[in-house]
Amino acid sequence: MGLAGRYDPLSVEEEIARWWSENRILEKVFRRNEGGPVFAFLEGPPTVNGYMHVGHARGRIYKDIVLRFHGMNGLYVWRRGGWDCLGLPTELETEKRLGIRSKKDIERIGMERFVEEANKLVDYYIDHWRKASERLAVWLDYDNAYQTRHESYMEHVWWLIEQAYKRGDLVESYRVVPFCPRCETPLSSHEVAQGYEEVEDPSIYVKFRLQGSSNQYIVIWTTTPWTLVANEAVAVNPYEEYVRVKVGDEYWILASKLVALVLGALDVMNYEVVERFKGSALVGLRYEHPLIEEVPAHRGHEPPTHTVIEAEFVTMEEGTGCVHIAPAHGPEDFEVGMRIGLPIFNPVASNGYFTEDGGIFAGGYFKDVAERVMEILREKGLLVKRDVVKHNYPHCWRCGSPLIYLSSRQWFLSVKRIKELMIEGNKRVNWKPRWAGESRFGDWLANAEDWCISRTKIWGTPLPVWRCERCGEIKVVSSKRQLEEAEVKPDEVRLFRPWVDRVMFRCGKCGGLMKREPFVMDTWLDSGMAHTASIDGLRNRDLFRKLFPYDFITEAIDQTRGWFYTLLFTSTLLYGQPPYKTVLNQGHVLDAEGRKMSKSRGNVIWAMDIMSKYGADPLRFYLVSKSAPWENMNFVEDELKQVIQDLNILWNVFSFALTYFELDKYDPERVGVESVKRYLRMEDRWILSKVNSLCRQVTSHLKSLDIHSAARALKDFILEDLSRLYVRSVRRRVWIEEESWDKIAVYATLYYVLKKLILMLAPITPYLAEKLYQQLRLRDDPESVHLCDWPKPDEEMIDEEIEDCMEVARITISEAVALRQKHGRKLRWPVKVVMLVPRSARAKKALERLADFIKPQVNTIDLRILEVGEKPEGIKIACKPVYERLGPRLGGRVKEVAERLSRVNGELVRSEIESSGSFKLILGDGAPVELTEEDVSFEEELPNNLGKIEGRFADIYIDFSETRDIVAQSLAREIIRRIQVMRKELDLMISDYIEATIAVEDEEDLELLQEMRGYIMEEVRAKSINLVLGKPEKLEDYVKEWMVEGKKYTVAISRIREAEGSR
RNA sequence: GGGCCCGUAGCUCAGCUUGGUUGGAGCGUCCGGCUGAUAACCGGAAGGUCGUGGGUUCAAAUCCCACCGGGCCCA
Repeated sequence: MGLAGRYDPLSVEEEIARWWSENRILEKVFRRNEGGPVFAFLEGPPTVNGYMHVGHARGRIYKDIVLRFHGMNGLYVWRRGGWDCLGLPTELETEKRLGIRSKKDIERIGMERFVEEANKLVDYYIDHWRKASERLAVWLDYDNAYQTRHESYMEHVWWLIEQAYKRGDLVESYRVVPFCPRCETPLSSHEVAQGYEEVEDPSIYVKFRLQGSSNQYIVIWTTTPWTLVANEAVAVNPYEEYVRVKVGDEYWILASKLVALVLGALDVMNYEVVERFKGSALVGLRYEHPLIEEVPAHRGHEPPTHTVIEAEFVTMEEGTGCVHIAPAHGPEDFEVGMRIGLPIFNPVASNGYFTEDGGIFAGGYFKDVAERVMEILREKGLLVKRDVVKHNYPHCWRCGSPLIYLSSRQWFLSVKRIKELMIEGNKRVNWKPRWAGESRFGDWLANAEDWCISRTKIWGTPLPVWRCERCGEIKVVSSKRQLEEAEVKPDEVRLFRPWVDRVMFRCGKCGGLMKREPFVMDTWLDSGMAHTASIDGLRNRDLFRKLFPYDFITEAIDQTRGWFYTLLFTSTLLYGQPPYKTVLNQGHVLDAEGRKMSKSRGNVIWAMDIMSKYGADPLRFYLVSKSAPWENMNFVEDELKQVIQDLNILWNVFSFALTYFELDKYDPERVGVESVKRYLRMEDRWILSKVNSLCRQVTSHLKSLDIHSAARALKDFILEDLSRLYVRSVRRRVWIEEESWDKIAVYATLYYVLKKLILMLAPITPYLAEKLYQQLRLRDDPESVHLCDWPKPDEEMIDEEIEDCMEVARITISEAVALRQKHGRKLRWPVKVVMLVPRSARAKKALERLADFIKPQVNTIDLRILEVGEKPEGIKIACKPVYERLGPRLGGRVKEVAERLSRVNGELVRSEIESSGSFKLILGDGAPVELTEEDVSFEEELPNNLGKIEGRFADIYIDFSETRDIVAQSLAREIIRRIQVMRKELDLMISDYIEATIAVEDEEDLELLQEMRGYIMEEVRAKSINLVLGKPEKLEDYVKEWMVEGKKYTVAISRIREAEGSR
């Protein structure tokens, strides 16, 4: 290894990845602390469909950081990977690949072939995810990763169903559920929730004619005209006021509160309210179904169909207050229909096409039927108004089709028994951030409903329910073995469809044949069983007892309703308690403009693309430092360049340290920071204190999952403290050639700081940390940084007072430098004296303690720290009258006062006023004038050579007078600087010696430089310097002309062959 | 429509828990400086209705209320 050139993440990562694999580091890390106390992590399995984008990467990085941290802290980390393999997404992509459009196509191709293809697809994506995860250095155990498609895993889901059945939590029922007509399957509420989109739909007002009347109507409103085919009633709110209004020759009934709004929308200008009554008065009114001729089935529907009924859910917020009820097409409609005894008339199949029941609409797709319905109503004169409305409507989260609500027979997991248990259990979970668990998740649990788990699909865990064809007896199966014992079974028994469908049992009750219910299950049940299934928990009871409940899980915030919920649900059902102790919620990664990343928008940023461009470490550091884990963040690719720059500074610091360690053969084994304690300067003690404070902070941030704070603290330390202040200030100390304890103190300090720092970086930037660690590794150190223990803060080294003092010094230095600049004095030119007037005793103490540190940094020959409130010599306090006050009082004589004051020492006036309350003057005309504090103002008068700036901790005065000595030193430094540049241009080694000739234009410069010759020689490692006036005769190899302050200097240098006396 | 979160410089973010000197940093722009870890670094300039409007208070970016905009979740 070695540290050459600039930080190049790609080559570092390649080298380190190879080294890890050659030395089997992962295995060693995985087996660390085995047998000791456990940190149990449960992997939320990525859906292996599609590639890893930077949002996925973010989540995986958090997992990795937390696990590495606990591993370094002595825990045995349970870090099994996992893949979510089943479900709709894969099923859909498989269909696409096989060119399947309908169920018939599947029959043609054969379900076996379908499953084979789905498996191949899953293999392909798992391969991608594993590679991307490894490249990211997310160290989960992928060799043993669980897969929801493994039969041993699926058996756990079956076991759950069996348990639910035994406890009465498995319910079969007719319900109105949302269907995706494209996927031909019902969706669960959490699937529905993911698919709300704002769309435009028809918004129609329809009048239903009351029976036995020719001009009396009740007006309803709907956005789904096709559901009118299944209309069975109109609901009103019994407690609200309704009106009968006269519109032309007709009488319409609608809600009182909505009259103006509705009739306005209907462009009805003239109407008259002729009657008002409570909604309850309408109940029982019969109306004529508007499609009675087109849908003959309605003729057979007996009362209470086609009547006005009451329902409290009717609101006065939209529509007409008279709500069209189609029990088969709305959950609320269904409930009210069941209560009142309406038929659940459903003329629509799960693919969205109307059945024979639909009369003339039979065979039509629901969307087309909507159009025809509106057309027919218009012809009949019943369509009052057709408009368009923008609203949120649920769509299939996968294929994007608008959902339709249909009544059908489904299987549910009842929430009734476990709801309270879940709510109670949730209170014991540590949610990060807190609101995610308390408010969000808490609200969700409070409103939890029965979970529809059946799906009419193929690529899922089959519902393990068999039903007797003859007597209806139910049998729930929970293992493969039971299948193998079945009376009827295929040659090959597999848990998947279609094999499982061929398994049949003999009914124990009646001897009939039991066939499987043809459903598969909601894929959320699969991952929701991970707490047990991921470790094959039914067979590994000890392991289960050790891990459950898990210490830590983390996923994106949308899983509040997804995995976080399904885990809690199944765990509470089975074990009566939550399966996790701490949940970290992640925000989403949005694109640079803050928009959601989606394939359709084409703005998805793939993790692999970023890693191969910028490297995994920069991506890791970027993602975790930019924002708090639970906050959304915009991914801006350019910002990665900055991260690389920041990490490059760390690289530079190492490269600096290592260069000098090597030059001086510094041996950290022999000389540690303990043995140079006596030689530590203030800045050494400061950085030692700082790195330990940092350690304290980073440790606590990582413990509390404030990962962003940890990363930012590390970054600030590297940039602000280590690079900008410490390294910059110790450079001169390490240039000293001879052995000195002062220099060794720097090395020992640097070694200590870098080592500690790099351990803290290990979880965040694992590649870079490893690379740098190898440069510092001692003989007895662990072979990898990832096998090291997490550093503990050395409390004895933490000295908050020094940290405070340095803060004072740091700010004062930068203020002084600013003052120099204001006066146009380059930092390279020394100034005569810098005077600091502290604002407080504390500041004074700080400045005094750090005087030796401050002095070279402000480049002054003399540094003086004065008393608080003291004025530097030569500064006069001028006293002036306050004209606004004295003018009115003294009139023209104020001029004389001003003149007199200008001649006295202002300091005298001030002390006089302070002691006696006023300063008295006798004017020329003998009139006494008494001046109080408000009558005068004081001003400092600085001599020309002085500059001043009012600083935060001290006022700073700089004497800019140029002495001959200063000019000489300045000139020398200008020349030195030029020679250094030339050395560098010649690519000389730091240890190389040179000889030089310097030609100057005038005699004075020659003299000055002659005086500084020794100093220059030392600084540029010259064995000889030849100073000449005018044109030199002979020149060395490399010649350059320089302009300094308007004068020309010719400098020539050459390397002396044998670099003698290496350091 | 409801719940939760967010809104601070052109961009990305601190600061808000516990109200109190002139509200900070990085990036970008311009000017100057420094430099044997230097594609680094330092200083200065420009750039802020702290989303808007109220309220509490001697004092509000910070606490309270309403509204606006964005995100997530629910309907």
